[in-house]
Amino acid sequence: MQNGKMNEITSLERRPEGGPGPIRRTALHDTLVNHLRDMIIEGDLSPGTRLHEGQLGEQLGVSRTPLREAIKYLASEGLVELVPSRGAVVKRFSAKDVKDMLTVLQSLEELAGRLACEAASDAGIAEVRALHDEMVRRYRAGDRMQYYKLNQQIHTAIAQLSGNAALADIHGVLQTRLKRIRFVGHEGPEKWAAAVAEHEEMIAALEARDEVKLSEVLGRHLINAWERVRDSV
Amino acid sequence: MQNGKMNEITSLERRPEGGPGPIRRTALHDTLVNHLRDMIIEGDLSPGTRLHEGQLGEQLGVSRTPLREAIKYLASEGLVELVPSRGAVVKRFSAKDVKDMLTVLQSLEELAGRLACEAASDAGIAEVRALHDEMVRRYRAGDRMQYYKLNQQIHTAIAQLSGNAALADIHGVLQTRLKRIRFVGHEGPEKWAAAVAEHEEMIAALEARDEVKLSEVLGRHLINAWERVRDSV
DNA sequence: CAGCAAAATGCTGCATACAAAATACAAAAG
DNA sequence: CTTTTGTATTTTGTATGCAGCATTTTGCTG
Repeated sequence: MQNGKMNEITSLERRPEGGPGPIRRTALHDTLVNHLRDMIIEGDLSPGTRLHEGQLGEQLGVSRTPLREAIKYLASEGLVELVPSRGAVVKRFSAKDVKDMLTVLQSLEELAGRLACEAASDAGIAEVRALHDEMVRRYRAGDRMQYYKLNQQIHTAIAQLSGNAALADIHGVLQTRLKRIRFVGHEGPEKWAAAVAEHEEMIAALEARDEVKLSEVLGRHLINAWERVRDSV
Repeated sequence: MQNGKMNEITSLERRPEGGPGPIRRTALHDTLVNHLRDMIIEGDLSPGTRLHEGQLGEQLGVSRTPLREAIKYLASEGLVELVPSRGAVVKRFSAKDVKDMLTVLQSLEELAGRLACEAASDAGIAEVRALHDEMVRRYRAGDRMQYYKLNQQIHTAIAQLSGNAALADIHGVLQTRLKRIRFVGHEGPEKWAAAVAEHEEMIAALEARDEVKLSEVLGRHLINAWERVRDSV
């Protein structure tokens, strides 16, 4: 989502009952939450920015009521901060905050790695491998954006392979909080190459169901992640 | 909060500008969130219960708008589930969910223990010790409720001693989700005694700043916690 | 011209009002 | 007697309106 004149009402239509299946698709609340989340992650709403209900609602073509509900949701998620009588502002993370989050994320991924080696299905592992291969292709093509997205997807997928829903959930929250940071953190070629190499190790360990190795690599990967983004923060 | 005729509007008054300090105290949103959370934890709203906006709002003396905002907040926190076009229901956790949450909590507390041994101030440790002593007194007095609350406070305090805000935050969320379970889980005298003994070990390790030991005890404590509540789930 | 007081503006917070969807019920058809 | 369909009621979802607080601007005084 580029800034300047941002997308209009059309971008927020209630999902018009996609393909097959009678299942109710996304409600406005969800749509709004996702939309705002993206705006924050992609920098349309930078840290410290006040979420002006009237203005924002008008831009998105929604009244203040559902917008406020979405904002409260995001506040609980930790992306925005509620200031009594003064609305909500996009939360600003200090360098220490980021380091702390990465520390927790590291611990969670180490756990996820151990569990995944036991619990994951072969099919599940194959899917991660597919994501990885695609990511490497994007890396070779120099497509940072797609690389970034696949990178996130892989970590999310591993958390899910653990079979531990609570773990996957918390991991997701934390990863979301860090997305904005990682999104802007554009490391140089050599660091990028190192990250890809670590990913290669990860996948190999996962396929070998070597939980010690996988846990170790995931941990190392996140320690290095801090090195990669520390200047950007 | 006992069930039956529950407390009326009076219980939800906006905090009447407590003592000194010009700082704006709790807004209605926070009050509502806390109130609803307590109602869920203490069983006033049992799992599967639909949160009827009209009725609930009337009981609490609040209109639907802020109530809905609070519900959305709790949904993000994982205590209630939003069903499109059908409102919100109190989330029901399966035995596996609880076990999974405890697994993650264990990992987080082990991390918190390690960090706390390095980062905690002597004063902070002393506070935890005070909480512990008080808890033991309540235990000896057979006061389950106060014991339970102090128990929670101690774990929260240790997470905070880590100096890692993200860790303390996530730990808090997870602990809250588990509160309801632990609240109903009334173990027998022998298990209770074992739990107290483990706490004694914890405090000792913390005071000695023995991170290996503390981490180990915290981990063991939570594995045992699962044994203590597994039948209640 | 600087400093401060007071009004005016703008925004949030909460309540109410309206619209759409779901559920419950009843009647009719098989 | 069961099932289905149409209608009424209830409940959620969204919009609007109003009051209170915060901030800013304006006007007065030194």
